[in-house]
Amino acid sequence: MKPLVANLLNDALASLPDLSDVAADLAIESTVERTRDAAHGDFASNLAMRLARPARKKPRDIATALVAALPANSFVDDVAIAGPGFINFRLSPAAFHAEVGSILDEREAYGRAPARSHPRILLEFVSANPTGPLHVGHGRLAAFGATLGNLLEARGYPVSREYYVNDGGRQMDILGVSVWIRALQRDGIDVPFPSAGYRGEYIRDIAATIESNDALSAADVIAGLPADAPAGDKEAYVEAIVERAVSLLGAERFDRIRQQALEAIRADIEDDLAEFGVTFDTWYSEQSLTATNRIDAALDVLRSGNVLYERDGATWFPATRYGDEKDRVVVRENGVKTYFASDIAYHFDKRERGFDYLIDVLGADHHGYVARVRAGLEAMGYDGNDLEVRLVQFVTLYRGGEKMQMSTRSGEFDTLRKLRAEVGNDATRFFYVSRSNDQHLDFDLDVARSQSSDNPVYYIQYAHARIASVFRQLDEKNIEWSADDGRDHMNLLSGPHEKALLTSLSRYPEVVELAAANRAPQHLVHYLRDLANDFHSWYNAQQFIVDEAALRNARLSLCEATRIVIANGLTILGVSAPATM
RNA sequence: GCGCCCGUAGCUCAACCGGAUAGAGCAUCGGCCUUCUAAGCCGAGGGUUGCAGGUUCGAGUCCUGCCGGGCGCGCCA
Repeated sequence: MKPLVANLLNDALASLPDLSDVAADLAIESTVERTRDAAHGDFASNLAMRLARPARKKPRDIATALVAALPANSFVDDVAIAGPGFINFRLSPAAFHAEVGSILDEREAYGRAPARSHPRILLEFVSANPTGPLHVGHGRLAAFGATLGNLLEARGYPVSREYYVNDGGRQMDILGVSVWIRALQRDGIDVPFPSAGYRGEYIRDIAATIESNDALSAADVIAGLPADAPAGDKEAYVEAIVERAVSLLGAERFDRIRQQALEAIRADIEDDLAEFGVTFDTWYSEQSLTATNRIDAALDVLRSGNVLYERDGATWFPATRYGDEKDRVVVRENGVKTYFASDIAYHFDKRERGFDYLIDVLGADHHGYVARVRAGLEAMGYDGNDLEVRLVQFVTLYRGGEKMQMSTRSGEFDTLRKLRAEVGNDATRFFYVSRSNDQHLDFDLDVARSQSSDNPVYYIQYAHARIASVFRQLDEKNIEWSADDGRDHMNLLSGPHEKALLTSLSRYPEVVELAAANRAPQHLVHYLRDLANDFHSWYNAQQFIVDEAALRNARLSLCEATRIVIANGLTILGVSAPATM
């Protein structure tokens, strides 16, 4: 509907040369917005005010000229100039009825933009380290990323979803050691568990699957294992303990344990997310970057461009040249490549695979890393602006009014799986995206559980279920309904509740566009809440299944259109649209 | 110390490149089930948008400075 109004203004502007000159760079549609107050009509444009300064004219004079130049049309009932120079449009009932017709015709496709071939978007999200189950913070990344992907697809963009599996580096050794020690303990060998190890119960579960012929005598093991890390030198400690494991087991056997643990955890994460309705096109392994020499290849590209430099025995990337705070090491003095090196290679590879636009959804603690990855892409010859990073703020979990600590290492954390089991997938998905991503999220488990029936998601689902129930009633009473007849009699939908609902329905495409453009799923959440409210009010005020066929068909058409829009919106949010509660 | 995010009703949060009288839910109080699902509807109270300036037709929104909270500043991943 919004484009209708924008087109009118465009036509008017085109007939006024002195104004159209100064408006050349202005997207007219961006001046048009829904009004909050019905007294201002349905749409308002601030175009006259926006042109006032560059045109050196008074806003109201410009507005008057624009209104006089508006072409004749059938879908605007009234145009008025108000306040400092707003142009207010009141649309005709026919315009809203036509929108319902579109909903009934397009059904699942309603609100979706035509598919386009570019830019090809790579959306990376979650990418939690495969050292343990996902916790509630990861759940927010998953819900936000998945919904963002759905929104972008609804806008027609080709989106590929990717999970970067951080399966390289020292943390994999720590994981392997943790599992190994637990396997020894399982076999009755009394060895102390290293303080740097992962303590979660899931480690014991994985250890239970490790071959017991890997067990060694207690004396051998204990002889090589310090009970705790020397202060301030965790890395050396971990290294010592890994060396001990390798020397006792052999590199191959230790590697097998490590990979087995990794795959068990990764598969668990994949299952967890799939149950949550979050799936990926690719699971991209950091190990594969090394295996295919992509890190070295990326570094070679940088070397051949004379970007890197040597200092203190290490190889550095001059990130400050690209706006970062300090230069970053890519190859350490000991020859080991840093995490940053693989990140450069990884993001370079995203572009090399043909993606034009990269979106990373990251936890807020990663914000320091944005500038350097962007710098890496620029050094590789790509535009840094083609990398967009959305930071998602932390989730604080409360239980019994107390803040819960989350730490993978200590094992004292709450998992996404547990949260889903307590709150339900629908409510969890919904709650996660109902707040802006850069807003901290307090997740009170007691409230989520005890008041689950008051959760807004049920309010919306209930509206959908009520409509489904109306049509079931129709079946039971053997009453026919005709959508075509309903469309012919939409002028009967003139009550205040019906008008409000018609207006809300027509907003849906604009809301999807807005939510996608702003990467703000909460717009859709709030919209659906409002839409459900409009429906419930109408439901309480009027009967739909009435004797008069024309009126009944018109109302049922509006019901069906409402059901379609609610279902489409919930689908984008990854929430089910049930026929019964 | 430097950088990023945040500060809106008792609580949790909205507010679309700056737009008209800052909106919801929860909680509190009062009404509505012989009628398509009461997980619903209708109504009431509740605000100096952390503070102080600035920019302009117009500021919760942009700029500056304070105050408060979170996160990050490694040859870790």
